[in-house]
Amino acid sequence: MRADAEAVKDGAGVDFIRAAILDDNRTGRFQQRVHTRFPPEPNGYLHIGHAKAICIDFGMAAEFGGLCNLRFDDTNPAKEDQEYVDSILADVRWLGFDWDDRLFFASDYFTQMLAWAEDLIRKGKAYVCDLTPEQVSAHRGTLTEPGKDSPYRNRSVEENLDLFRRMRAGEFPDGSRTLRAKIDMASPNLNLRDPVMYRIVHAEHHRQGKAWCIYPMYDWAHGLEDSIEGITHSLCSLEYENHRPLYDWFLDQLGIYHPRQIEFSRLNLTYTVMSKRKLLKLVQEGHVAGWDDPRMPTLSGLRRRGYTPEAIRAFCKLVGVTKVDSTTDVALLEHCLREDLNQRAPRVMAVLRPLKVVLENFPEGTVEWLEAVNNPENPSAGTRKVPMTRELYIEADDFLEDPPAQFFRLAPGREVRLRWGYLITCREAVKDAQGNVVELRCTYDPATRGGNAPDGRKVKGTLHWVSASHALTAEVRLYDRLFLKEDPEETAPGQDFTSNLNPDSLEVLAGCKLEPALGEAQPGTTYQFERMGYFAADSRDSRPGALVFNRTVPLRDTWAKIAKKIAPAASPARKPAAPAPAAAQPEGVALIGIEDFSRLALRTAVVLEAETVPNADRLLKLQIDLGSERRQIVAGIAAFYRPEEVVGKTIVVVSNLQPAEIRGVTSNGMLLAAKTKKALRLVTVDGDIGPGASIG
RNA sequence: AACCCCGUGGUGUAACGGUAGCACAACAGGUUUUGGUCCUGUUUGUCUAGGUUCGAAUCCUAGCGGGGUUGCCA
Repeated sequence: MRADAEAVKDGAGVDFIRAAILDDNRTGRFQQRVHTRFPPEPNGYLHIGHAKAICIDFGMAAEFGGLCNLRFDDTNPAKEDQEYVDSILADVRWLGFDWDDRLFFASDYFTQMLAWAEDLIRKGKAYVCDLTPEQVSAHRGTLTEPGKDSPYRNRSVEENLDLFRRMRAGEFPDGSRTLRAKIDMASPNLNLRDPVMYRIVHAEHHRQGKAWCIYPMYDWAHGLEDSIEGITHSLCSLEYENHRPLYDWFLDQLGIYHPRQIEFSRLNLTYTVMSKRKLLKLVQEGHVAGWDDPRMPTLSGLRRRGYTPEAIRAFCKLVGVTKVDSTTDVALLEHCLREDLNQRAPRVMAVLRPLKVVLENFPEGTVEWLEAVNNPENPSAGTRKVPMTRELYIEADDFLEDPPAQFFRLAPGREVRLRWGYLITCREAVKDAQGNVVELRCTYDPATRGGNAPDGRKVKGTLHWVSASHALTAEVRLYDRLFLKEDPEETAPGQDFTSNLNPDSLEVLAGCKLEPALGEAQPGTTYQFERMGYFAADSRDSRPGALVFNRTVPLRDTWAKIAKKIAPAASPARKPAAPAPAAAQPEGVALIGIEDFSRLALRTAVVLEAETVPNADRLLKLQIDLGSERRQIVAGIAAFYRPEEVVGKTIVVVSNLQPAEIRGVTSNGMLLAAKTKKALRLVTVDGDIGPGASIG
């Protein structure tokens, strides 16, 4: 902030708001004062978009040595609630901002606003209008045509005063009358066509109770609130730009202290929806578990996910302040998060998908305590001891029976390093009846304690691990982006943004194995599970003995990229595909043995997208959801199905075939269909079977 | 269609009228007991057309494109 202050001095490299403040300070418009405010309506939870506004409102004030108020704009009792007040207070505080004793409520100004309204009536600038909402709307005109004056526009001051007082006294039912400003029904700015100042609402207000039955509208109220508080710069988002003439008009007519409204563009993020309405829909329709679901862009959701306020603030700073309507790549947010967490998160070892390893030459019943560094980025974080025994767990993905050359993890005969431990060599992979690898028999080299070989031999791979007998068992929730599309609003006709929800945005892993130090983990500190990502204990569901961790963000994964390049279907190398059976053609007539058939993995899949393949009029390229992953397959069905016909169908796919190149397009699997000379019909599954089910 | 606002690499942003820079992303290398971090490098940009000027991303005009506005919501 001090560095910014330097930049602010000469006016170069400064955004338009800082430039305006600088200018006002130069001309003495506000006697060099800078006083801003953050004015949320307590009708929903704060999200990352609000974080940008908060950083600007509080940040500008701090930067110029001024103050920032926290003010609830609680002028609509129908939508507002104390629950939201409480959450907003907690979120702003968590983000790291302090309003001292300057917590205000617009509803506390209602009496003063009323006096000003009567002042305007006396000046002949406001009138009571008896038009119904429909009539008001009809009188307003359109974008291209001027509106018509209300028949009540020219009532006398006495009549207006009398009617307005009776409105306030509760003599009239909801919606029967309004107080309107008398401006110009022909203004090209629709906001100036005699806007409503007060409406009648007989509702209980969360703070005022039943004290009021008329409530001020935003445009009337907001400038007054700013004026009362002595705000200098009323910073708000772009959609209020067209309201500024009205903001100014009210203050000018009243002749009271007049702050300056300045608008900036709000934050948009890829793969995210940001409006309260849409977030509410996600909650109400059960697409997420609540406002603080870790997939939500709410501050409470991000907090529960393991985001730090520092990361969010750094992000807001990077995003900057402009009037350009833009969408920021969510990758930038994740970058800021990783940058922060890399410096601060304690490292621990946790095995998410455990594979048992038995060190055959390690003495039974012995525990060795090895020294592990807590944070290589921060030596002052110190070290800890981790227990090592004969039986361990490693990550299932860290073993491949028949690995590609670039894979430098464990495989039969290969040697790797256990992080902070010994070099081990795999002797044998033990399989179950289905051929799944269930256990590794390995040996360790007792001369390599700490991870280095005395003979200087190089070992490329280092694996994280956990002692089987010391491991804590936990549930881990793997979160991914909530939407499949960068722009969730980009939908097929008739669909809404919920059609773009990512079905794999949450994967729950049970039976994860953690190193014992994690038993103490408290929500609020985010750990790095080495080689896996950043994780935080869940504030709602985690407790000692029943630990639950949320993945905050994965580590960057170069291996996943390589794996994808060498074998798209094999990545991220979770379940190695079995060799492709020769008799995999569905229409084949050759008899095969039951053993061969059992090697075909048939699974259900939902078609997410379908498109034609250029220069191949019989082929369709399909993106399918296999439950655990998404894949691309190519099928020769274009003569029988149009792309849009197959989207959404639950089909059956042979999922363990080797990838094939068909007309230059990679196909990772084959779908099942019944075919005659003239017709072809997809094999589909109906009812409540989701994607990923295996056909037994 | 009327009014208002906005157009700089894929994305977010800089550049008193004077060398179009930074970050993210992508890609390629190097270091590494986390395929993390870190380091190096590469690719990609001033919406268009006129005008003013020695010189325009910047000033002017027009066009084109995008967003906002027809709540008794904020």
